[in-house]
Amino acid sequence: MKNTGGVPTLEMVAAVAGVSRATVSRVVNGSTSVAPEAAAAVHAAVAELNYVPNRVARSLASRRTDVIALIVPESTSTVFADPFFAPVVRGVARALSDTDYTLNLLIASEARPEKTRRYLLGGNVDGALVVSHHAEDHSYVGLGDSLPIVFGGRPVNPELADAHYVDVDNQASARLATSHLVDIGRHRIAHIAGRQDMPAGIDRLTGWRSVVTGDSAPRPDELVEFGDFTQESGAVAMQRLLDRATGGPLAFDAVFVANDQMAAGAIRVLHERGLSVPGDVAVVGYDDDTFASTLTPPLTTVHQPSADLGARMAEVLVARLAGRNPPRHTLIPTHLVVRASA
Amino acid sequence: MKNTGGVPTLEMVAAVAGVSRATVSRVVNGSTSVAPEAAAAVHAAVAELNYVPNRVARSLASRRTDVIALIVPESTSTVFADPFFAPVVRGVARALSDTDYTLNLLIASEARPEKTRRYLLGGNVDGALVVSHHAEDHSYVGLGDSLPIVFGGRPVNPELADAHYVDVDNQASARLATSHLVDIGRHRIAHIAGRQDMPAGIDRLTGWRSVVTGDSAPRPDELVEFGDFTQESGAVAMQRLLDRATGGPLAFDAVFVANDQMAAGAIRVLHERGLSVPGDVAVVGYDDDTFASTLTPPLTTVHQPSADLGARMAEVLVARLAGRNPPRHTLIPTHLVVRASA
DNA sequence: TTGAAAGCGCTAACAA
DNA sequence: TTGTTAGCGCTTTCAA
Repeated sequence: MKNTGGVPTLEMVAAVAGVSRATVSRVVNGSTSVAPEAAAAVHAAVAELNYVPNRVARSLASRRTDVIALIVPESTSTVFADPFFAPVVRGVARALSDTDYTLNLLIASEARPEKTRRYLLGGNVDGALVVSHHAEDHSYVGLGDSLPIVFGGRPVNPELADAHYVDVDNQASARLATSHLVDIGRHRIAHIAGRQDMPAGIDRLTGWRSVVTGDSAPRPDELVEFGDFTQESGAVAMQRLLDRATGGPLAFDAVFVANDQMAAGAIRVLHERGLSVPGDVAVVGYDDDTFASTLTPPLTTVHQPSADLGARMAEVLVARLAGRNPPRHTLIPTHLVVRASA
Repeated sequence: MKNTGGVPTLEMVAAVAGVSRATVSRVVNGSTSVAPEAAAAVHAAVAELNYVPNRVARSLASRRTDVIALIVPESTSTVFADPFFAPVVRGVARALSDTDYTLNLLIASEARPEKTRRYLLGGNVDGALVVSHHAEDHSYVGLGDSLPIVFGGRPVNPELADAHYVDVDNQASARLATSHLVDIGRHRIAHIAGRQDMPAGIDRLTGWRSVVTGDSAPRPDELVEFGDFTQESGAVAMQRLLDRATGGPLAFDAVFVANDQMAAGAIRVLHERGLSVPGDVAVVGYDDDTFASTLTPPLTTVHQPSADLGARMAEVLVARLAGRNPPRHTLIPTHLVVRASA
């Protein structure tokens, strides 16, 4: 069953160019050791036939796939309609569009992690990008030995301690936000912290603390309440913060909130209690979500460079696949978007 | 260079099971014409060796790839940080996770459309999903003859008239929104329309008009202003709408805005002019963006079932690939989310 | 129902 | 620098 007509093959190119298939292969793959005239003949034949190499055949022979998987935990994609996710994908896709790699988006079913594992180990991809949000997820432990993996966000799992990852510098960002509040003259700066089982929650708390107290040790009376990154939890946290000062004067004149969702909830409660923003309480959020500018007042917040994160993840993985040795940890800087809330 | 050790191959399974490679292949692919005992032996061998078929080899031999491409125009992924996009991808990925297909995310460079074209025609994918936003884009004309394609959103290009597409029923949705305004007792209902080079903009205008005027013919004095789906354009449109009644009483008591971004801008202007929402003007948006509930007042809006759209696109394409004959056009219903703005 | 054998289109020693 | 020649791991006639 020979290929006749239809899609041109390397063999047909060889015939037209009057050289062997091996030579065509060399030319197509940019090998140097080919006579100029032979190369020219091949190029002409390629153009004439409109030849496009078949990636599948190439993969089978070369044992490379030119495919990179981007793995997203199912919970991120369903329960959390996480606004962080889309820009990451875009960043990855954009970075990859300059290369020969193709992006495979994989929703990892947490119900049966072996499916993902087997897929990754089944020779379908050259490497993987994991957007990890969950501390508890152990699915990828050990996988890194067989397949190059780059994590988005520092994995908290200690067994993954030496993994490659790209992360936003959450601590520095939190310091940036808190310092801004100091700069505009606020003296009692509270914090609404996020989940403490994720680096984002932990590091932002630490960053805030280092500016407020000068060191990183927690104090029993510090102005912190904890939420879980949802808007409702931000509202509840603000209520608790306000309730600390029942009767007396307000204990704080500013608050750094670990994400914009919670900040939205906090501002709502502030308004309900008749307090003005930023008059009574200045508010700085984190993420620069799309809705941040539509809040009343527009929210001052730390811009989350999600697309950059995705792009850097891709670059690091590509570098590893190319045999280069990129740094294990890449931290991406952020900047503050100053609007009206602080 | 024979494969020794490492990943188990079909040949190794055949050896262990004591049958030929062809029989193993039949069992693995669920062929019926295999003796029960032979099948059992194969299954045992598969389990023992922890065999996973190599998709690349399978593709080469079968000329199928089990890959579906999701193509996103570059402009969507960069300029517009389109919140519509992420749920679509999620919907597609989720629908595909129940199948053997794998998702290939492709950013289509608009600068050189041949790259995408060649990729699609290069035997890399079995079919493609195109999230099309742009009327001007002719890249995919003719492609549908060589490769099954399903569009997300009705292509406005007339040459694509007989293409398969899945779309939200924009007209019905606009009628839903406008009728709601009628139901709450509003009589003069204005419209801030979106870009008229996209079906979403056109159809929402038509839907509004059919409720307001009873037919679909535009009238010279109708209460419409046009925006381009950005927040700023919504603000400008509202200003123009308000300026129509300089001196006199307000010409309208409600407005249906073609998307939430523009609605946010419109509400801002309303507030700036000292008008209350919904007291003076009731507002209904479209999309149910994440920020819709954080606006002041929380926005009543048409929920855009983007994830469903993605899922249905995938289902239709899979159906086509399976040789079934799904309807060319699929319209997805929407529902209204009633909050405080109307 | 089964196995033998010929590919699928390409890469990669190896020898020339 | 070039061509020859084995494969890569699987599917799929074809004949038995």
